[in-house]
Amino acid sequence: MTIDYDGLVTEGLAKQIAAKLREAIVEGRLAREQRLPTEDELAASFGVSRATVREALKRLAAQHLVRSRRGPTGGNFVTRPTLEEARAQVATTASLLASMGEFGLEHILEAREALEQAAAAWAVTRCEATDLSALASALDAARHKALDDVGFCSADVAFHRALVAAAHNPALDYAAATLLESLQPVVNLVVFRYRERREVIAQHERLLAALRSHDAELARAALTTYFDTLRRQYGRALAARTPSSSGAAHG
Amino acid sequence: MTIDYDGLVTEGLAKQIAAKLREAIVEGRLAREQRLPTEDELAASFGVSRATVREALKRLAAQHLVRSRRGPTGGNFVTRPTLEEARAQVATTASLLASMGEFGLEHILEAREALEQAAAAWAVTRCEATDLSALASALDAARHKALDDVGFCSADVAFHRALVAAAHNPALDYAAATLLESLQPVVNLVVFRYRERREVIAQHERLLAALRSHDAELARAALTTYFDTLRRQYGRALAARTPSSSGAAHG
DNA sequence: ATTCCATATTCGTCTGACAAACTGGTACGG
DNA sequence: CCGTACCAGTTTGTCAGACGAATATGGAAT
Repeated sequence: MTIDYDGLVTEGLAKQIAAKLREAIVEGRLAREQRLPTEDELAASFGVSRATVREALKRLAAQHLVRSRRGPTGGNFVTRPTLEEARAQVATTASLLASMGEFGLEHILEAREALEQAAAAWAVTRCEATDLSALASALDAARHKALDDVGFCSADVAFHRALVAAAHNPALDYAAATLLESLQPVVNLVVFRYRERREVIAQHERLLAALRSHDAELARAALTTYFDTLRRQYGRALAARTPSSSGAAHG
Repeated sequence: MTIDYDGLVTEGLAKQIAAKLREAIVEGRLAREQRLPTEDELAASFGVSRATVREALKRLAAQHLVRSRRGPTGGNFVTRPTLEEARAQVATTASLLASMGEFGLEHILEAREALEQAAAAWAVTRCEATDLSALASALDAARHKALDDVGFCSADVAFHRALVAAAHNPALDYAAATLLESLQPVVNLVVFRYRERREVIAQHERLLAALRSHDAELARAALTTYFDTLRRQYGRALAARTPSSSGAAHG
């Protein structure tokens, strides 16, 4: 008889139970809004205590896979993350990865440019009045002279989020969240001078005008110029931080 | 004196504590690998029981923000999600959203095309031998005749993951994970006929050859043809499912 | 010097209990 | 008859204490 060296389990009970439930949920064996057995029943079924099954449920709750309510009609219900919740989760994770140095600035800019050029191309034909006004108000926010660098950059991010939203493609929007939110942590080391702010705002204005007049080529050109400016800006900031060494970072 | 109608807290204690700790972690006030106080000490500090503080910690553990170890030198340690863990999390969330119908097939394809065209353009100049062999082996996997539709499609996804990886841009790779994994749930309703398989494989071969010879234009053309094929394929599958109605879905 | 064991520390799990939230029915008053 | 207030029951949320399991440390025996 052969021996199954892998059969032994070293993970905690709660983690295993969480994995089992998660699998059942993501595979669709548990329908949405379906009510799970009570915690006591689950505990009995799995042969563990209620505390353990609770820990498993809380792990799932952290990922928006279950939701609990008290009372007679309460219990633990299978749920799904909202688009907003998913975005928020992805965004914080992305910003953590960025702050760890997993993403380089040039990588983020490259990926953003590809995504936003596509978004702009679709937005030219699909954008609606609400999208345009969202873009306009983000642009207004960036115009305030008294803004500090973080404020200016977050206004910039808001504009580009609105741009991606104007493409009316939820999948693209979701993917872009990973990139746009990555910027927040690395922005701390960047200082926008007056000239660059003017340039950024000018290109945003061009882009907005292009969307208004459905001019795809103009939109593309504005974005290209914008990213060139950004690249110069970040390149200079990076050079200022590492005056002698070149090619640091990325641990 | 005015009354602060909003000051009252309706959230559970554990959730609040989890939020506090999460905020401290993502803002960097708690350094990486730093050890938190023991659960008993945390419970005393927050003025709650150990079970409550444990629930908060487990919520964070589910997001890979803390990790716990037993023993004298053990405790709860601040950590960060690995690139792999983050990818996995994003991927399952994306596939959930896709299975909920939040993303339409045409949206996914649009976004994928934008991202992969960019990835291919960079891969032409950056890809290395290991990338090429990864692409080749994914292609080989797709060639097996006996593959069922799910198997064929997952080989397809593997090829495109390898393509994005060949661009050597982690940020792009992360963003693409949201799109590529979104396909798995919707693939169940698609049947690839022999002819389409041949076409997909042919375009993959063209793309691989383009990367080998650093031919950007050929790579672009191959991807374009590939996506055209896919769009036709999915369009037909969708039409077969809803013979009479048009423009259903999205609940 | 190396091996082994006792021990201390910390998380993992168990048990039992009560509080809080919520539902539904019921008794009372109109 | 109808509406309101209250009460009972169900389920999760929190608490308290205890023990088991894992793990590093230091000392004892070889």
